[in-house]
Amino acid sequence: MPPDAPPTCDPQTDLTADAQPDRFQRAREAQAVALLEDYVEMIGDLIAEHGEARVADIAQRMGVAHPTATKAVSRLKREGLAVSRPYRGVFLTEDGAALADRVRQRHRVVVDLLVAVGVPRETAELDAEGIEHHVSDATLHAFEGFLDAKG
Amino acid sequence: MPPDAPPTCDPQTDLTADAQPDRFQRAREAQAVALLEDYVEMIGDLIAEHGEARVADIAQRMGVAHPTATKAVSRLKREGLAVSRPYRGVFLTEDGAALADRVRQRHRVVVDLLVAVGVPRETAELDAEGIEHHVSDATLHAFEGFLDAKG
DNA sequence: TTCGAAATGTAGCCAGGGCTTTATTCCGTG
DNA sequence: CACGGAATAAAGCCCTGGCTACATTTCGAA
Repeated sequence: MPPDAPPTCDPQTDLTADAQPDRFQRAREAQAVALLEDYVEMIGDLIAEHGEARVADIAQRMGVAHPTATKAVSRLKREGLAVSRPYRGVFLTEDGAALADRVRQRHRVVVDLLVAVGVPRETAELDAEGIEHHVSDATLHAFEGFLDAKG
Repeated sequence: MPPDAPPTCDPQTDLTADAQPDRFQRAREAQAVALLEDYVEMIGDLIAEHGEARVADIAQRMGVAHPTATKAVSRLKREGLAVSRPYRGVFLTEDGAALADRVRQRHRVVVDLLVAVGVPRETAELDAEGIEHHVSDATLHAFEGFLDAKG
């Protein structure tokens, strides 16, 4: 087939095709921060429950081995989201705590929306874990509007 | 703080804490297949448009360098989703084509649902790219039910 | 007070998914 | 029909995020 003008090329197809690289790059970036968000939220939870976040607890809740959690904490420290001293618990910086709050709230909205459109609560919790990281501010706002209008 | 019974531990908190590792592992697995799904869908699109999928086209649409696309195709071949001969175009196996169809349909449903709850179409397209991979069959079914009920 | 178990940290490995650079192969054109 | 540019492949690098194995520190209990 020639490389120039194939038969099945309508304008709309071309438009979406052109826009695709950006979409995928955006999705890739979102997934890069997703793990950081999860760790920050979880550390926030642990601090709220236990007063501090131990690496062992983080690892256990994330379902990973201890060194993996340690590495993640290192990244958080590098990003200025957490602080810790050797053989001591992990704590969030102001930025980290703010991020944790935002993530937690977004998670709640996503779950509520899924439930509102008929997803069983348990399934909603499961899927939200992956979905939430790809919900933009605009979409989150729309979700809140829909939930307000509905109830 | 002692490691046993901290003050802020109510039963519900403990339940969600126990369930968390599974949730995160599930989300990690979903993200592992996400890229494969994207590539398969895109190859399906290219075949529909041009009769074949060239590595250069795949790379351009995914927004990656050519070798990255080649590697991805290798993975698809290893997974039995695609076939190709050296210096020739890439084609989907039966499994690959079926997966592409499922992915495409799921993408459409997710976009429609986002629009239905008030997300602007353009934003919906952007966010759906990341969201769709974390939408389980149960959630997808609920989405379809909601869309049917709505109109 | 000492000692051993548990927690933390470190090192090194693997696979995935990006990248650039360099070698091949293909194919249209002169 | 030979050649040169474009497409593909191959090789090698980086970072992330898992893992295991091993070293170190802490801390409660004997």
